[in-house]
Amino acid sequence: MPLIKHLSSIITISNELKLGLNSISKNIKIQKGEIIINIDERSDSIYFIKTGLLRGYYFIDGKEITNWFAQENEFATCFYSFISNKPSFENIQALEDCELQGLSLSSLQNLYSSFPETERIGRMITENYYIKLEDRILSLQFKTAKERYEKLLKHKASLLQRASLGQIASYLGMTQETLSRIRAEM
Amino acid sequence: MPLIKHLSSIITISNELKLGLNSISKNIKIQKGEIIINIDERSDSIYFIKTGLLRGYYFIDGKEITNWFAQENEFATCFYSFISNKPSFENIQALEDCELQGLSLSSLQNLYSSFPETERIGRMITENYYIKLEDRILSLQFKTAKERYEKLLKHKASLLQRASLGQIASYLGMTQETLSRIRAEM
DNA sequence: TTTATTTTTTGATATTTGTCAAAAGATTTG
DNA sequence: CAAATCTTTTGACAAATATCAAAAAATAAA
Repeated sequence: MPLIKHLSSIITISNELKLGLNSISKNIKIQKGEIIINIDERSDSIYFIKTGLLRGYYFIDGKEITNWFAQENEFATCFYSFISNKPSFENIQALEDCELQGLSLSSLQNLYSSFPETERIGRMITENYYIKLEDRILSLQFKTAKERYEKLLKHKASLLQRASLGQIASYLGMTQETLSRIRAEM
Repeated sequence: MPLIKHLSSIITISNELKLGLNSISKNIKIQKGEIIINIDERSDSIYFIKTGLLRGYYFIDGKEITNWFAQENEFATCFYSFISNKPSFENIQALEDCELQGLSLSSLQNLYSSFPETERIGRMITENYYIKLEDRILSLQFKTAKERYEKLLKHKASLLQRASLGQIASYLGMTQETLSRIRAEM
């Protein structure tokens, strides 16, 4: 199972825990364009992406702002909602047909009790989210629009083929026009 | 012990764990201006603040940028370094005389093995850091300089007495001149 | 308290990025 | 394949904030 393979690359997973994860994870297929979590719903599952691409986005002054992209072997959820148990502030939408493994919060909490080692996995996933966010803050605060684009180009170039310009621009914290101009002059 | 009191308000702490925490935590007193973690050192302890105020800051183009402030009943560390075990990218400095309780990473890891419930505490602290950061990103990206200042005024007004204008301005992601002008016109 | 040092304010100007409108180019659909 | 729709580009202009320099105010030191 891709999820177990992925977790095993981070931390040792006992056979019992593998069985436990297997029994609680649900296979989900969704189509391009589908929204799996809506704003104001509770995001009570976390999805491991086997194939495909998802994004989280919200609205500011009526404009869509893409908050993140998540692709193969990454987790997707409104993480804020998931950990705080408050309503989601973002929609989660498939940008391509996707195959996911879904883990519900309640089933995970059962795992926590049966396998305390799972707490560690939760902690490490959270840490991972944190590190990415810290990095993002530094970019937003101290890099110019062009530098932010160049960084994406370097580290996630494939996104440029998989998402629209507008989605990428808002993710990078700039308008579509600005991103278009940056591309033009490179 | 303030640390245990604080943790107890978040999660149930067993008596054994209290004893464990007591035995690993070290009381530390530092003076205003002292730096307890330097850039490029590993941040291998986390400090719970009993009294006083600390800040984390780094340099961009030779200018100090304050990344965070932490006061009574909060934790302070270069969290990124602490969880990734990479060198710190920031200095941590006391802005006032402080009394801290320090917990070293290695002693915490021992606690993790003896008391699996500690993993949960670690996860919750990380989640807490995450939520604050998420909030900060939204502010930086979508609020004007004035709105960011007003938010600070509302939620952390006391900081304005305890830190300098330049420190606060860089924390809010603006120059000192801009912050000064914002204050002037209010 | 007078001087020296640090912090904050003010002014003039520059830079970056946003906004609004329209054209050009792609893509989807009947 | 033609019309309709959506996405990207281009242009003119505006707004927010930064930069640099200097004055004023506050604080610390002699």
